[in-house]
Amino acid sequence: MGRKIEIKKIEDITKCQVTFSKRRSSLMKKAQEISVCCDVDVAFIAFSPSGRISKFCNKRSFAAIFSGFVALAENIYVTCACRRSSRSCGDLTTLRVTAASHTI
Amino acid sequence: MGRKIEIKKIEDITKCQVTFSKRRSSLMKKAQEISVCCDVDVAFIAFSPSGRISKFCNKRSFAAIFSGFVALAENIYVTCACRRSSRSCGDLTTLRVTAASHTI
DNA sequence: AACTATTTATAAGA
DNA sequence: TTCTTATAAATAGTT
Repeated sequence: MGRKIEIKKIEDITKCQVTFSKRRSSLMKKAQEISVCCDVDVAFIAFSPSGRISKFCNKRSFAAIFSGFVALAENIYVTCACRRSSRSCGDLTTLRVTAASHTI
Repeated sequence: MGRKIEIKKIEDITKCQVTFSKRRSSLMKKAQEISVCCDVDVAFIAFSPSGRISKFCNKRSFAAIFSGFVALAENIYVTCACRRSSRSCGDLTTLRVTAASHTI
């Protein structure tokens, strides 16, 4: 895609942000496509260094998907997700979190 | 990519499995690339209908990444992850889970 | 935000 | 299932 690059940390801040934005969009799209084509539940999350969170999930709630691993956390997550976003799961959402919100 | 297809559920089982396998590989690769290029923590998880889980995460443990949302679940997850995989986080891993393991 | 040259992803088919 | 290939999508650099 485009000019070939070595996969390593992009030091230029602006270039890094542009790349993140472009690649994140594609990743979200691919996540949605595989979830539809293959009828699978998918969740994706990225924490940027600036404290921004990007996440995607389809059908089941984010919490429900991860409850396969962390059953006891489901209610905690649902609560905290609802506080921060009015958008329903299945959309692509981007939320900003603060340091405090990491300590629920 | 290849012949253009409509993004909808692939009913043919074999074709669906092949597509899942191919697309999963690409998604994992892209997740790894964005994590390196943009220095972000990324996690990806897919639950197939057959009960197979595919996950990817870089650097921080899967549990640590989600602890941004579900702080209390971290220890629970770590414990349960260790029971199921000897591979360290940062690798691409595929684990099989049973119905029972969903209820921790 | 768009454009575009180029690379990567991938649907079919072998 | 693994490979090949024709074609579509993603994207790095540019404007």
